[in-house]
Amino acid sequence: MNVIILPSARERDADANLSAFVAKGRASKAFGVVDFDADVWCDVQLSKAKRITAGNTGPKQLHFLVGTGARGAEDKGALAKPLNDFVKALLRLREEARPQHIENHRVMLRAVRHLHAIMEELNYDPCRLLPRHFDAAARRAVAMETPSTAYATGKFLAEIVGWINQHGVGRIRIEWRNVIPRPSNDDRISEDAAKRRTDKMPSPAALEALPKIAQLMNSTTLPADLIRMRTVELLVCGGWRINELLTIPADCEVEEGNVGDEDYRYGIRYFAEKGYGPDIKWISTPLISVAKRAISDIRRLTQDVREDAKFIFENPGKHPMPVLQGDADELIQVADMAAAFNTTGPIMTGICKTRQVNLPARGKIRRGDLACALLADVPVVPAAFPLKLHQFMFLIRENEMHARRGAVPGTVRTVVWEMISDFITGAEGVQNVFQRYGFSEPDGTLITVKSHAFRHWLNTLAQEGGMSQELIARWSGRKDMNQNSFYDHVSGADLAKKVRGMIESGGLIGQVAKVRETLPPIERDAFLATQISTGHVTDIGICAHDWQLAPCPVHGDCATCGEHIIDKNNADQRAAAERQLEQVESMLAIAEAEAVDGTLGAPRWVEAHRRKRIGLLEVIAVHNDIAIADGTFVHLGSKGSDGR
DNA sequence: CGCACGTTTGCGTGGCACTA
DNA sequence: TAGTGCCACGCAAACGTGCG
Repeated sequence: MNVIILPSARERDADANLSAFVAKGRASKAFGVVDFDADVWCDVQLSKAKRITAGNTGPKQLHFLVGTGARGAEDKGALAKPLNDFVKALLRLREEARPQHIENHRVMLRAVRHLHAIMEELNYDPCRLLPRHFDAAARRAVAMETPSTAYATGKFLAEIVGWINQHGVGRIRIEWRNVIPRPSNDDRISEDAAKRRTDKMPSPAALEALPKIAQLMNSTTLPADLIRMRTVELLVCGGWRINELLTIPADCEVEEGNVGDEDYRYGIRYFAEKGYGPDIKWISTPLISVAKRAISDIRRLTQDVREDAKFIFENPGKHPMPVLQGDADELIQVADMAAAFNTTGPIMTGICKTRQVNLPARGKIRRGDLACALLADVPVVPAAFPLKLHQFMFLIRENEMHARRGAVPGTVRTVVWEMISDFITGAEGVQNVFQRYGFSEPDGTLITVKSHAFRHWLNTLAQEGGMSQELIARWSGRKDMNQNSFYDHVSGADLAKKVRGMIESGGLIGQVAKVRETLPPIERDAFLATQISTGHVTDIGICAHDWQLAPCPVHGDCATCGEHIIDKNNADQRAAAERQLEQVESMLAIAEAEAVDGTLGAPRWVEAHRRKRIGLLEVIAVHNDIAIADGTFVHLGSKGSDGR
């Protein structure tokens, strides 16, 4: 005898409600025109724009597939029905109810995949879902994801419960709340967290190598390398997030005061994340010259592309290449077009083919077709972003960063973060810049740096007050770190400690030491701590200025600076001072000649050089003074012809 | 005003597409 | 046909905000 189990009324309702829900989803206009039954929704339209990130210009997709991983993973089957249809309807209705960024929908899909994984026994029927199934999905998320992601997944599972209840899709009303705890961020101080932080820092070998590579680059360096190297230098100077840097305007420099003045500042405008808020990153004094060089080089190397982008903006529908201007219907020989594109016939044909430009006659290209195709792949900047494309600093040609392909004339592309990543991190089959220039870790392994590392590094330096020691020694002061000096590889704070110790033991002479002696013993330590709280090594001595409090008041002119300490008879420092004196004297001779000729500003220039000369002579006099023991730290105090 | 919350963002990864 | 730059998606967490 056959037993026929009739569905209960509640079950019939649930099934009917699911059908109605899916029908509603099918009818929805959310996401624009998509094939509802396709496993992948291509070119999803969203009413909420994504923030401009340099590489984020293409169409968006939603994958209704099992399994995770980047595109192309082999085990990606479609989500089983009827869950599949339910999810599609769910995404459309939630987008309709409240527009979201594409990532938000993808997180929802991720939560659904966890649910899918435990629904085989239910034949993937959402009507049969019970609280324990959500528990199982949540457990799966906790097991597979990090705490913060698992928490987010739990939240989306709870949202699914809400939709099921609201539309009567479940056979019973499901009572389920997200039980996955949100991780607290107390973790910052744990040892694990500290280790994670140091893992993110650039290695000492990387920090040593970068200034050297920067110096090795010259006029013969490929633009692709120079642009990327200067970009990395900017990361060192400012610690931006990579996309904040790559979206700076070409007109980004901000200066306050005059170069040489005490309150001179140099900054770079950029758009902070979230809301595109404009902001200025003020560059630490010792790095201003590095930043200026980087900006000037990048601007120069990207100028052509920017001009093309501007032309396109100002002449809608027209292409800037002369060969593409004129009668749109004119047929041009492939060979002639190739010559204009500075390439060969076959590659020219390839450029057309890629852009689906058909050749109407054998070996001939219709001018208008190619112009249209090239204009169509110019990146589109979201209207909400405060810059037009031609105002971007980082503009290049298609394939400009390609080692083996030629840059395609007449194209406009943005520099994307992966290009910088390949440059400093490398990838399978891609040598990074450290490899190419022959630098490696002390143990011979590969140096790799991640773009965010510089941000961590600058933050850490700022916290430890060691900014000046590191930055100046590497980028602005001495050309090479002297491996033998006792003060190398110590933090600014340690160096200051050393100097204070020298004062206390009588090993330092000069103004600070004199003042200290006039104080009651109980106040001496506190006085020294305020006077010399940090330090860094310069070409000709030790600087006691705290760069955290104020930029360099004399702009690196250490010889005339009252905060400078001489290490008596240190051979390197003495040689550097003598070399500087030589240069100053020859510059002074020129300056004096120009002052006589009446060149504008020359008298001031002469005065500056005279002051520097006097300072250097005093420094050398200290090194020569037989009354001072070698190794004594000598603090010269205020000096200079104007009595500063 | 402080904390918890929801959401947007950056960064990592892997492979397709396209040039030479 | 070989090789890799460029691109898209997933993951984790940093971010701004809103609530108590």
